[in-house]
Amino acid sequence: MISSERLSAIAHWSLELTESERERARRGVIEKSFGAGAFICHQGDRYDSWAGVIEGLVQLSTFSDSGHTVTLAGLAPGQWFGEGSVLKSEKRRYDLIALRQTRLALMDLTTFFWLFDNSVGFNRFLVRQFNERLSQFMGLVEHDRMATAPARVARALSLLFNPMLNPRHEAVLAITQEEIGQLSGLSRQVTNAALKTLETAGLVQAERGKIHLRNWQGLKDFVEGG
DNA sequence: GCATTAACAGCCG
DNA sequence: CGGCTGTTAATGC
Repeated sequence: MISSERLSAIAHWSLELTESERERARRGVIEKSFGAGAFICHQGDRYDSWAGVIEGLVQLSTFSDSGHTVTLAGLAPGQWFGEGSVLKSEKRRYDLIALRQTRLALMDLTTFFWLFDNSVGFNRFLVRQFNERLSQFMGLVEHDRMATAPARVARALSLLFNPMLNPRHEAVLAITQEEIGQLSGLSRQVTNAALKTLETAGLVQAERGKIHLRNWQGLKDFVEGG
């Protein structure tokens, strides 16, 4: 279990809960760390908790029929995930990998389902989350095939910065070009060149190990525009 | 062509 | 020093 203050700091959705709901939630959450490169869970595992990223970076990926990995999303601090598999109580459909030293908050299923059954605020959050995910994945299929390198980098970054999923969003994200490449499915060299393009367009600003967001809407538009 | 790996120098914490 | 970045050269689909 964690403190009420801690919950507020790492789970923006908790602010929508009533006092008693928040109390219930904090008692069902623990924290756990993962080393760089560690599998948080493999495709096919049964999952026993809902999770949020406290610090670090998580890659959500799967294997294409041709055998190489396809990254579906990157998860930055403040983002919560796994509600789909939890609600359907099915096996995980994706691999979750810690791209670097990562700390997660884990909520047990009893607590999750109690909130699901009792909290209006929690359900509002879940609906928004599903809505957002839906639009993300709808655009993904054709995008991965045809998109240019800068567009793919723009997509990875826009998801990480996504203020709907991550209202704690800060204008700066701690991520290396190597990691952006892993999330975009590109080499570091190409990622570097793509970032230059996005910088020139005034959408982001690269710094050593950091990306500053300058124009989030512009970043999203860049994804669509190819 | 465009992306990938390999290699290397420069930089910064 | 070690990790990140910017660039170039050689190679592959």
